[in-house]
Amino acid sequence: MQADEGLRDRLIRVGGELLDNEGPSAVSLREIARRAGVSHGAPRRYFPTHLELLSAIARDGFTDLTTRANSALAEAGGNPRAQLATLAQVYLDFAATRRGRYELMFRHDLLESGHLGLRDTSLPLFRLLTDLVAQARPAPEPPAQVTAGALWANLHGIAQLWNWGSLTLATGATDPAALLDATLTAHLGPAA
Amino acid sequence: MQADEGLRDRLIRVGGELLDNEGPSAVSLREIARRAGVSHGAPRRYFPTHLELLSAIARDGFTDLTTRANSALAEAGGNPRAQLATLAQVYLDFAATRRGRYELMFRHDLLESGHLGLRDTSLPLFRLLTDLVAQARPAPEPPAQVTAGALWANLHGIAQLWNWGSLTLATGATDPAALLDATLTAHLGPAA
DNA sequence: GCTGGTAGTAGACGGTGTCTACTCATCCTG
DNA sequence: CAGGATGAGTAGACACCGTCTACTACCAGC
Repeated sequence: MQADEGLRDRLIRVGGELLDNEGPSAVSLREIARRAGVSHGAPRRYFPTHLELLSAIARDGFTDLTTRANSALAEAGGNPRAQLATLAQVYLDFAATRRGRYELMFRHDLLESGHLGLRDTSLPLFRLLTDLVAQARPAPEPPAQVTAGALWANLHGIAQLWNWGSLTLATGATDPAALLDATLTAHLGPAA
Repeated sequence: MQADEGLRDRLIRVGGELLDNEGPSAVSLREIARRAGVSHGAPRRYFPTHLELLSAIARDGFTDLTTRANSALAEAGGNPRAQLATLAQVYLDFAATRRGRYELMFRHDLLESGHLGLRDTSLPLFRLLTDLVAQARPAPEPPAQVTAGALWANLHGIAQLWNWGSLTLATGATDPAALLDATLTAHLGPAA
């Protein structure tokens, strides 16, 4: 526990750890407060509502994912198409290894909470994707934003359905690599 | 209220209506029981747990979606590629017009509840998709199951992110038609 | 006519999110 | 230096939730 960390930040951190370790059903307002060592009424000073605290934890996840993506891209290098493969892999890894966090990040009921909405926090990541698609896409036919949107949706769907378990059962695969490959090829053409 | 409808079916029906009309936060066990006109302990005779009742409601959604898909396909006709477009449209319409239901259908925490799992109930729909893809796919390169899985994931992602609101904001579009078009073309080649 | 099981009731229990009244320390002002 | 205002956190109440258990009608079969 960092020394001079305001309660606000501590609640976000403790809540995030709780979420990652014990899943979405564990992040009740009272349990977070308990783990943070304060009374159950204390969070209310910083987050008027349980959903606002959850929303802050979800936003934390988006900034973390964006950071991971940026550093992976900086480390891996390669042409735009290869970078998109890297970005996609980071995305799927995040969804698979931090399921609870990922789940929370896309919950509908906390979309508008907090001074910066959840959507807005996800925009830098989408912009990164769009920029790469603009450089990598094979044909000028669909605008880059459309291809990027479709590609993001595809990644998101793979992450979601994979965690859900249906794709394993239906395709018999043990990891989503084939799906990812087919998806990248479909939207961007074959790898160089 | 149908005359001779067992409480079990009535709970599923009333719960489904409640879900469609007032959203996922309204389908508490006690509220469903109240609307069904029974005490809050009554559902327990048929559903040992709240999650099992929710799971049954979700399964009801899957069978309804499958029915819609089948009848739309029978009505529309066309070649396999056109039928896939129809199927995709039905899927996105369902997700957009019955958001709460759709959301519930893919909740992780009620995956294994009930004598028939949620996944299993979704299989006929996926099989339908796979069959159509097997007939329509342009190249033999990725197996039909992989293409079908990637396509389903893409549809699911569009539905999810569209409801989430991020795609609207990022692409500026007012409906997901362009995304759907790009997706179908990417995975299946241009329409005939 | 009694008996046994079935369907549903009613109340308790612990947990949850929210609200409100309160304490207590700290800081600013006179 | 005294005193009041403000901010941070406490503690208890409230209604609601899911689950569990004891109880009561009711109805079929012997």
